[in-house]
Amino acid sequence: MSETTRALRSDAERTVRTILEAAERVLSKNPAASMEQIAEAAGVARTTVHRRFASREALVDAMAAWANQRFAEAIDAAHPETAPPLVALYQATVNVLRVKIDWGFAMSRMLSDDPEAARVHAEVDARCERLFSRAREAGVLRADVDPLWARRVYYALCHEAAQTRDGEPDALAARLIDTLLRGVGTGQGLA
Amino acid sequence: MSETTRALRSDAERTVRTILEAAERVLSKNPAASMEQIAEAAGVARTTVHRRFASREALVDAMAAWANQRFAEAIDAAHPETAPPLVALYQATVNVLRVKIDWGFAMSRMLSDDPEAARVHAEVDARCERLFSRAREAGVLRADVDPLWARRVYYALCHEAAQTRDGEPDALAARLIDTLLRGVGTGQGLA
DNA sequence: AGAACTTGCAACAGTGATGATGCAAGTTCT
DNA sequence: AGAACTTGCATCATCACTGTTGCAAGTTCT
Repeated sequence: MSETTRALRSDAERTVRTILEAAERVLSKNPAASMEQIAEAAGVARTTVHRRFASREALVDAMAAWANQRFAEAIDAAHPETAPPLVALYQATVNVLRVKIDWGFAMSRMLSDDPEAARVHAEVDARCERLFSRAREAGVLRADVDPLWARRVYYALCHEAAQTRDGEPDALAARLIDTLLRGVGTGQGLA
Repeated sequence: MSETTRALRSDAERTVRTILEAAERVLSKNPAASMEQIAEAAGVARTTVHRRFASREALVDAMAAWANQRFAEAIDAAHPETAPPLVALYQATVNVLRVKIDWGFAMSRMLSDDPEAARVHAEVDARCERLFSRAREAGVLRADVDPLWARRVYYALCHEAAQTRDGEPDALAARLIDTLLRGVGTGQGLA
């Protein structure tokens, strides 16, 4: 669609990508890292970063926009509105985990007070709500669990699985959904 | 034991407490907040903060020490080594949630690279491991779930429940453990 | 009341990050 | 080869935050 999905053309665009990826690496380890550290990780001079991004805020915004784009694509590809609930849930989880592993910092910023980020997050949450609602009607999800809490649990598990670096996204997603649906207990519950 | 558990005596000690609590409030909303903002929230001059805490690092260390103290007390009070696994798990969850709601920032810092904080966290994790192991032997936890993953899920749920501000810790803990053990699915699982 | 202590205020120096600019050298495209 | 563009380097101004100190005013305790 836009320039972000087009094949890279000039050195300038390649440099932008390099900086974005370096910024993600550095900021995910230390959110307070300086522009100097980001530039160093990208293998460019600090002035180059400032030429491409007017300010630190502009850089972080660009990271969030890039990550949001891939995030939306990951969800779309799972056809959450039409595919069988469990299939869509699994596919969306795999896709999102792939993005979240590479763009954890940029995506975590979606929870901040940025208006645009909040809008995107609200939209994704609404789609997740519809998917969970369909799953409940299909008898996959318990009806006695607060829908909001169920989603929050799902998000928390996604976050946790993305931190875990061992294993393929497929295996991580399978374990995640198994835990989400069955928990870690034997079934007798709290009595 | 030490001066932290003793009744407050002078204005100075009261001021220290006020600053610690204000710092928790401010830093939990914005980890990069300045000393000025913390002082303002505490209702004191910035110089007073610097008189009580030699540096910003010293302040954060004091917050972590205070939170760790209450954290350890919360776990001890649940008798995780001797009480029946489910009882201990529930009681520890309630106690920890109370602390985590009030000292979320200070406790989240335990995951940083501070050596002392890492030591405390490792010790707590070890006690949790023993408790989960007992729960498994008692038939409460599934034997086919990776123990480390089970603990990570539990930590993630605790974190999530602590964010949720609605409801008493008792109810939050009950829902948390129900989800941990049974999940949010109806039981048929993935296949 | 007097001593000891604590606080607020104002002022200061030091430090590190941010952002801008001019210039020389290198690259890519025509 | 020449034009357009991009980069690295050195430099500069600015700014916010940190941490310190002296002094006056207020308090708590005896």
